[in-house]
Amino acid sequence: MENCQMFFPCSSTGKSVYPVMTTTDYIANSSDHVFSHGDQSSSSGGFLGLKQNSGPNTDIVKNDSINGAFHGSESEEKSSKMKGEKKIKKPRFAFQTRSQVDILDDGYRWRKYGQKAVKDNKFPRSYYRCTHEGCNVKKQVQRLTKDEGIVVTTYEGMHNHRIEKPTDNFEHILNQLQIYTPF
DNA sequence: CGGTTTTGACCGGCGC
DNA sequence: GCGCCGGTCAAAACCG
Repeated sequence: MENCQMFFPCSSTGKSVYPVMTTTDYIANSSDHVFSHGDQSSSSGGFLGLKQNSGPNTDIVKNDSINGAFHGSESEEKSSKMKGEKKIKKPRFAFQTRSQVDILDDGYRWRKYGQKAVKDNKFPRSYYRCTHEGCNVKKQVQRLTKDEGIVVTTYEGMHNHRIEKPTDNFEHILNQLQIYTPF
């Protein structure tokens, strides 16, 4: 599996979200059921201070691998039902982004398959799935009640394909970053 | 006309 | 066992 830079939300909706990311506090963690203990409501910023490092993206990747929950994921069977052996919890990681828009276009194509209201949160949570064939990556987007300027995006799984949208995504920007960053 | 969104139903896990 | 809660399905509506 290649490293997939789905970590980076950016909006192609014409809104200026880019500066936000650079300045704001996005939080990355590979969350699991276990890890979600604090829950978004109370643990705002209760995460590890991983963002203190200068490299914006590498932190996320590192953090992710640290948790070791990362294994390629898929090996999904598209059988109608997943049998009980599907206990393995997939690696998930979330980050917050300060943005006015809910739709954070990261360059992949997503199809919305659900929306639910969650407790302690007056905003609904939206569920998306990657439309690429064989790619079972899911993500959910949720806005915080506490601060409605914060959008929490949670990714689950890894993409087994390249970003589809060549323009206006963060991939090449990331590459640039990695190229130009001495570290 | 095909892909996506919407939205209520359905289902499984968990706590009481 | 039951009800709450979070996640998914699926049919119809919607939109280019």
